[in-house]
Amino acid sequence: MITHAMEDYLKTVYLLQEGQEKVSTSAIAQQMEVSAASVTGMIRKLAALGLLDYASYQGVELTEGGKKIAQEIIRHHRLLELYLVEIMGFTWDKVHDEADKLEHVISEEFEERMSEALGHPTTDPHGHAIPAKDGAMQEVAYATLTEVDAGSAATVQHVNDNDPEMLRYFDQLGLLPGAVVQVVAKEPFNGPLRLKVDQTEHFVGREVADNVFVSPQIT
Amino acid sequence: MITHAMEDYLKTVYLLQEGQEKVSTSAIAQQMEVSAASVTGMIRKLAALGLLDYASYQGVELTEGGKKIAQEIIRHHRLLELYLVEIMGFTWDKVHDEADKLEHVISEEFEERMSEALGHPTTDPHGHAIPAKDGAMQEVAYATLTEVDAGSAATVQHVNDNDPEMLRYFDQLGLLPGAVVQVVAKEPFNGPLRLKVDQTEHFVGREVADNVFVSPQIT
DNA sequence: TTGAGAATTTAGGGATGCCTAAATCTAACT
DNA sequence: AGTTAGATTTAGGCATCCCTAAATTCTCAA
Repeated sequence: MITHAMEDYLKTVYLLQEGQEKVSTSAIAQQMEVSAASVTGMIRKLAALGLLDYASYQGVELTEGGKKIAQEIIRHHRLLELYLVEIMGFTWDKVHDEADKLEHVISEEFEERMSEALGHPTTDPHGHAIPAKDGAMQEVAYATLTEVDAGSAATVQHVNDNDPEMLRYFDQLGLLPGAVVQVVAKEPFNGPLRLKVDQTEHFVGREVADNVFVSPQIT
Repeated sequence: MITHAMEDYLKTVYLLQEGQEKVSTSAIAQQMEVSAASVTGMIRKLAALGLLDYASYQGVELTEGGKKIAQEIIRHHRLLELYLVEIMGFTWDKVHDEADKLEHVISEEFEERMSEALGHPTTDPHGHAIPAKDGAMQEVAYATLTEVDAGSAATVQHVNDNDPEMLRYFDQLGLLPGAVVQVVAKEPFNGPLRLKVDQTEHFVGREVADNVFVSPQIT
């Protein structure tokens, strides 16, 4: 029996795994805001179910079975976010928490009807790819806005959706997926970035810029 | 902290309470398909929280606080059922189970947006009253179809929604809320009822008729 | 290579929500 | 009033999922 907590762990491991192969206990603990001891306990359970491979002190890696469940949950989550925004009229800062609760509970039919109502979309409101029903998802590892050189322009691909406060701030700044940003200057000592979005200049801190993922603007 | 299980108990007690003042442990156990011992345990917890009044062996009765929570959950459930049918295109036999899971999880905003999308409805797809936001709900105790005299006509007010199979059967028969039924004859020894719905005659068993609630047809 | 510090695991415990079996209480009938 | 059947409660147990504290293992630098 797969519990909601297990689904949450699988989802977290899947998302942390992008880029690396192995994910550490502590990385999971930090991401989920749970003690490392709790993670160890759950990992052993998931390993026993064949959903991930795990060797003590070596980190974990999802099996195909574990990946499939994770993708399913992520598909639920992202479809929900988009449905809440597009069909139900939620603002994008509120949909993450709502989707976190609903993602474990909706049926396959609910998922399918959402997808249909949305025209089988491939991206959620924050710019994240929505896995297809078979799990296919090409998530590219984009650079953060912090990493862009001063003087360059970039296109926002996606933003982190965990913090509603920050999402409202992104909204104010116009830092939405698809927007073009000019990095005018970067102040030293982790100082603010001077950005130009839609002809308007803004100064934003690094913590904010770290949560904006961009691709280089083709000039 | 109110858990999902507590919400389920409060809902069940509320629905069983209609008509009577006190609800017995065993009635709750039977309705929820749980052992009576489990019910006792939960009841004591709910009583400690002031959500219901309870004296050993005497049955329970919701307090105002308990009623409020129950109404909230029932409102969620019935709005969800209607939303799933009207907006998402579910068939009415599938919405009960889906709503049972979602009702504990949706936010107040989700509830409000559903209500708005549906034009603030007062009845769900099975004919049950949807409590208003303040809890006001006038649920009338209708007679079952079994109780209608042979030769009389009646209007279907609501049907039980627990059994998807039976709902599909109601659909076939045309026994939908609002439909007019003529009870042509009632076979003795708990035999079938001979009904006329939409000019078509049907023979249905008592078990089915017990799950259809009607008001006398004004002739 | 060895020891300090970090990461991880083990051990023990708490809350929730369910179960069965045994004990107890209520109510109805003679 | 006594007996008894049925309803209810108590007691003990199990699984889940989290915690803290202590023990262990790993890694890396001196």
